[in-house]
Amino acid sequence: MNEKLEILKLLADKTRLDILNALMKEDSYVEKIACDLSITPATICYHLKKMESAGMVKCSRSQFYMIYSLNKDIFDMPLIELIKNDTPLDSSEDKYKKEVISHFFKFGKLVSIPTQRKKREIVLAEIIKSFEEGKIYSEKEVDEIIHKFHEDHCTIRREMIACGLMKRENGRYWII
Amino acid sequence: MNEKLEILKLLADKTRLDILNALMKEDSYVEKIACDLSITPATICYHLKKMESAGMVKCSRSQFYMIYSLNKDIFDMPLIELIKNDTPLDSSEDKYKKEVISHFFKFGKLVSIPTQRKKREIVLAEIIKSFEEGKIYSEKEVDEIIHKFHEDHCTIRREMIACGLMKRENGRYWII
DNA sequence: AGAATGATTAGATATTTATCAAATCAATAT
DNA sequence: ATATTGATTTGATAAATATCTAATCATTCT
Repeated sequence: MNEKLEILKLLADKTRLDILNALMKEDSYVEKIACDLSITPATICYHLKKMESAGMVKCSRSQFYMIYSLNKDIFDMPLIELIKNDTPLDSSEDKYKKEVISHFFKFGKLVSIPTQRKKREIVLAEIIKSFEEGKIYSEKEVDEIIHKFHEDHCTIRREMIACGLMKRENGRYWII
Repeated sequence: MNEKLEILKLLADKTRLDILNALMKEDSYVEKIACDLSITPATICYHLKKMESAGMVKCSRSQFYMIYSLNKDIFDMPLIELIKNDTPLDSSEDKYKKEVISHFFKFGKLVSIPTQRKKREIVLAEIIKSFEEGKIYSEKEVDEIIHKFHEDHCTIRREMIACGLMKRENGRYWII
């Protein structure tokens, strides 16, 4: 398991917090902590062993006792550090776009024009890839290209201009 | 429930950490996060609502969407702050002593001399309360007092000196 | 060596809770 | 008005785990 997540899981328990607070006051040992908290030594041991293997506490023997103590370094860490994901999953934005595109395009055709602005923009951006950068188109040419995707080329052409993907002047069109 | 513990519990889950990391990049909404993480919107909503009621995230409506965002204050807190117990249970040390004393003393008599050093010291400290501060005792007087607690006054007297609770010079004894 | 005692492990149990599908709510666009 | 769609709630289920008792281990004192 993720190391940070492991620590957070171990911190999410009342008993373990009580144990850590006891150790903040002074180093201690299983039976004493058990007695203080009115909990079985077996349970205390169970928690301490878990926290030890996560590097949160350490222990050493002294006479009869296993003396446990805090590993302070870990607790000085700012909370945000424990939360931050070291290996972020790749580009959530792209993943979302792919979902939308695969939903609205079937066999290269646009099955419907999304009502929602966000999704509509994604779909329009996909269609506009069929236009060349810098080239000037007549309205008829624009409609022919759009028509490959969807019957209602008028609506789509208008939308493209509305959301700023395409410019128009005197019946001449170009993409931006 | 304790407020801090509640936050720690909420942080101890992979999915919620993923959600928080998504929100660290940018504000987002249920469906998008669900899509990014390949998890049901119902589940994302469930987590967000929990975190919202703990004050970790906040949300507001925008068009179709409920836009969720981080409540940054909470995450700037140092980890140790979340762990520290604001209402410490009263004097674990005393509680432990009481346990030991009630175990070894029955009806005012010492039933046995503890083998373990720590417990022995507690018991001896209890017996020494019967001596007056600053007063000088003969060996016979010392033994008489100790004898009220236990037959083996010799051992106990010796132990008291060994662990520094009592001093002896030329057959004269006094406590410290 | 053997007795005493604190620590740990093993096995069993009960509680918590993350997740999903389906139903319902709420806001918006046509 | 009504259809659409994102958000939330509900009910059910499966997985994780804190806790206890009893048994075993390891160390120390006599």
